[in-house]
Amino acid sequence: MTTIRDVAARAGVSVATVSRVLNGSGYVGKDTEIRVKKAIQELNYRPNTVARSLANRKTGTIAVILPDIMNPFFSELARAVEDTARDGGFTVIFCNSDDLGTREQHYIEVLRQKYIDGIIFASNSMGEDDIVYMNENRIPIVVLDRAPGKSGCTVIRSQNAAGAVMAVRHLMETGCRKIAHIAGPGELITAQERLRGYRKAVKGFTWFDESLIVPGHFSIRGGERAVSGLLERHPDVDGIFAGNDLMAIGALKALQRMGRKIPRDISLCGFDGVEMSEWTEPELTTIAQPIYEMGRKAATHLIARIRGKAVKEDILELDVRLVERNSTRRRKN
Amino acid sequence: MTTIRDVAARAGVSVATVSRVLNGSGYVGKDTEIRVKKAIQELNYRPNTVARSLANRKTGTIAVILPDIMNPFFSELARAVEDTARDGGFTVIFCNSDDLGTREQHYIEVLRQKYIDGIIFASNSMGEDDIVYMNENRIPIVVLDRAPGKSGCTVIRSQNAAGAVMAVRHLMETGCRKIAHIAGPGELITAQERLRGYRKAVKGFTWFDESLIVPGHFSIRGGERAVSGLLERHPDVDGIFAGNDLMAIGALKALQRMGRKIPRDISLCGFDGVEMSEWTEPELTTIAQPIYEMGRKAATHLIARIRGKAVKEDILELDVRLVERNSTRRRKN
DNA sequence: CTGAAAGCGCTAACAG
DNA sequence: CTGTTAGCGCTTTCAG
Repeated sequence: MTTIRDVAARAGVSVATVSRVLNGSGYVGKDTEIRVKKAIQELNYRPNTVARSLANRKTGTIAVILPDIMNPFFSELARAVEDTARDGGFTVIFCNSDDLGTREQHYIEVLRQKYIDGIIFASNSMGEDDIVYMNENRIPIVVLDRAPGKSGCTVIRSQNAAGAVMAVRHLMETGCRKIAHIAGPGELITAQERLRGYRKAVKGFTWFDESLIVPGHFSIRGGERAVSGLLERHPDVDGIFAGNDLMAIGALKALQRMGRKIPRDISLCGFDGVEMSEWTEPELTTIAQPIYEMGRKAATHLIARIRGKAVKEDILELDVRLVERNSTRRRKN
Repeated sequence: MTTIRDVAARAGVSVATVSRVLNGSGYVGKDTEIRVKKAIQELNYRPNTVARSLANRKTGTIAVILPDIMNPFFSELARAVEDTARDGGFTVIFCNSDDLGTREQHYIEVLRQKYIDGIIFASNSMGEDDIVYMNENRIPIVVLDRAPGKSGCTVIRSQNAAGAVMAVRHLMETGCRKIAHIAGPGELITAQERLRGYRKAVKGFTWFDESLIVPGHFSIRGGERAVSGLLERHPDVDGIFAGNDLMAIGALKALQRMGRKIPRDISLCGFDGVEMSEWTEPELTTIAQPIYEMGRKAATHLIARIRGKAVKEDILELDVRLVERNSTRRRKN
């Protein structure tokens, strides 16, 4: 392994000078710079990142902690983060928390010891105290889907409640008379907000009943199961707003198996806009979050923070949009 | 930040001793060990991994280079790798190559500079020369889906050709008379092998024709597009073997949109066994690779190599199995 | 069984 | 503009 010393020797300068041309820091004579670069070339020298990290406490590595990389929402997010990080010269570590608090704690500790430059938290098991801990240790973080508040770190979120309202409105505008909601886990803020939006949108309608809200755990199976009980209690439901696309896909599947035509008999609207929502037949109408954009923004902000740039906005709330596809009826003009 | 020196001072010993108890290496008196451990406790000391890495050239980090984390096959693989790595005390970096040679080269270089302990290549753009390069640099690697050969590194693969034969046989046994194949990219060895299996299975049948083989690029869209041209040329096709599940899902979607009933009019069989293949309606019959198992094995072997354990088998060929679901007809008993 | 000291490879004052 | 040198925090001979 060739080191900075070898280069220095070959170029007939000191290691400091080599370091300077390597980092473009300080003054270096034009000609010496050329000599050094030549030596680097000839020796095919590559600086050792670890040594560098030890010396300046920067590793060029960020981490993203998410519940499960297999969840299409998070794999898309992860992809965005990695793309952005790569552009910025960073490398990314991914951690599957399964929303387990203990696991998350473990990761945080390991990452800290590794001098990780920053962390993106897309996991829900993270508490306010974790944020405090990160702050104390001076390690920049960006969190997703937290409530707006005095968190002391960048928060990226999207308009969950407003999106839910859009979903219900759209179902009504396309002819639905009785709309149910398959809800996500009560602990998750995104699920809470979407439920809140649903409630707001259906408030005052005589057909509304609490039992139109059924849990679906943000999973395919959950969505599948939710449907049967729902239709038993409310055979006349003609619209379903699922709290995320996975549950919508599960519901779609269950409904199709029951012989219901979508959207003729029942309309279905999801939430998230994962790529997979285009893969069903019919394709899923959904409230799309700009997932890739969220990942990109998360990474961009984190990197800015790492570079010490003061970041003005602390809470980014991104717009969602209705993507009309074929699991809901056409709007009557 | 508290360092090993602080601990040493507090315990009234030298840093060497602290290092010894930290690593369980060398002899340490029972009582001094206790004193040191107590000091570590009290100071809540955590060794700095970077310093450690610089000193012993081990980072406790592995990387997995894959085409795209958003592809469900690879996200499942990545999940398996991370789970296994975590159990072994490793952390994992993921890299999306998009099968771009240049990008892969870039990663390899970056990772080498970071003293990464080992790499899992699940990307197809990697050549024999990359393997040689890694060997020269003494960095252990495990590759997926390479041809068996003198690669000088662990190879994990599955029985692609045999699986393809199983698929075609199954279609025939369940009543199909004319079976088409949607093939993956010609450059990919997995695609080649599956095509080879298909050819072997249909050889000799009078209905077979080269034009029953259509390209689908291993993607949803590709599968979708493949179908229309295929049915135009061969309206009597009643069975399709898709080279992977994504293409099968695309085909399923296209067929459904064309009003064909699956499996009544046409039977469909995929390959891979990604979780997503259960999410369609009807669920997809497929030749399942043990994806998670492949990831787990890849990580296990890599870690063994990193730890210097001599690994006997160099090529692991895993079994595939037919998962009969509802996109093909029931076998007549 | 324990300590001193020499690195690991690079950065960053501080002189010159 | 360039060189010297002291770390970054830990591991590992080599003595004792």
